[in-house]
Amino acid sequence: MPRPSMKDQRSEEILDAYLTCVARFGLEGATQERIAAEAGVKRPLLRHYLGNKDQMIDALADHVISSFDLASDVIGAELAALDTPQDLVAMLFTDRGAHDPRYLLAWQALAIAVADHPHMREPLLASMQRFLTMLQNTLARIVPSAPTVQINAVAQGISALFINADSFTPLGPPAAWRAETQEAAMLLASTLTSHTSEA
Amino acid sequence: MPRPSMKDQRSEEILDAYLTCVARFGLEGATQERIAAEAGVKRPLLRHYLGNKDQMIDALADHVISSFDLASDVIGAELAALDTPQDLVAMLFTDRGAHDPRYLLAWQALAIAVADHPHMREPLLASMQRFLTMLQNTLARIVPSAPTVQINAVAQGISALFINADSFTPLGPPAAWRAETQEAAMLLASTLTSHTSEA
DNA sequence: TAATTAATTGTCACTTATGGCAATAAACTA
DNA sequence: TAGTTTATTGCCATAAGTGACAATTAATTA
Repeated sequence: MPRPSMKDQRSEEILDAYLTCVARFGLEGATQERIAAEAGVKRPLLRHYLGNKDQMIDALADHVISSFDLASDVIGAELAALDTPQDLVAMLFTDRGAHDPRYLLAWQALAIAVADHPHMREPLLASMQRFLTMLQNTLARIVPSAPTVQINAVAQGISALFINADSFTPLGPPAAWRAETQEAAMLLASTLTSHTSEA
Repeated sequence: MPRPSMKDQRSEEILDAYLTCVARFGLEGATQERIAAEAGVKRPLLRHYLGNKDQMIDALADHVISSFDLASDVIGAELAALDTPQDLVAMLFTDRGAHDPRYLLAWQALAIAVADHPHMREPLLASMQRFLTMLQNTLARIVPSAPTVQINAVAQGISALFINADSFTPLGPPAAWRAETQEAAMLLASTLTSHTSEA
């Protein structure tokens, strides 16, 4: 008997607009006016669907973190078919059709805001750790003979390079930077195959 | 005959407080109230010394960029005495007494704001390129036999890892991450000494 | 001591951002 | 068609942020 609920759909749309604004203006720069304009709705609708400002931040954090976790799982599944660390890097850096830099930019914006929202610290750390663990497990499977410390270092390094590439996107970086970043990830991966285990 | 000018000193103090706030709250979260409180002065003094909001942003950008450039030069000079890429990494990641993560956090905050302040794009890119070039030149001097593409990749990688370490500081990251990041930089450096020039 | 210049503060107007709620419109069902 | 629930909008109160300027205080020198 009630009017059909748009809650799921509208919430998604508004969260996506919120994500866009946070990636572009930072967390405190993502005002309700901007979000509403980006989503193409009136401002009171934000409150109707996502609640007040703090609730909106929590909703965004949940969205970003769960999307990040999902991406980790999806990437992990894709990497299950690969045989060399270099293939892993190639997959991460070239198969970017599905990859959206807004998520990592928003992740960083939320990380900065942890000082004011301490409860977000653990989930944010956990989501990054999940990504790292996925890389570690994949590398450990591909190169079982490699020492754990090296596996972890390579995983951390590839992750950092992956994140760094997204961080630069608002600047419109020179194409060479991206190529060099990918090549750096390749070099890191190659240290696992050419067994040079001298610290 | 006039009262002595505090302009240089006060401007420095206020810019430092501004830097602190931008690193902590992002560019749009660094309100004049917070900056004034951080600097321990009344709000109108910000305007007196640094001008209006846009002028303050420009002043901060100049400050961050010139500090970054200076750091590049200083680090470049320190690296002039080293003989191996591993020493370079050790110097960058352990000799951090003088290194202040606020600068790179503010640099990233300014980079995000380039969408609204397009004139900052080139100076920001140039300052990062200066850092990269310094690393490239140092590596090229230490390992002259290495191919340019590999030099550039290692420089880009070490730079990304260096930046990444600072990006995580607001989160209070686990100590292992920092160690792994440094180890990843070490692995990258080591690819220049063990000559494995297979892509 | 008087003059000069800058530092510092108080205060106002204007804009932007947020919270909240009442009222209306729309879709569905009994 | 009437009733019910939700979507959607308009509106207002309050707070926060910024710009601007007048007034006051302080330090220096002639």
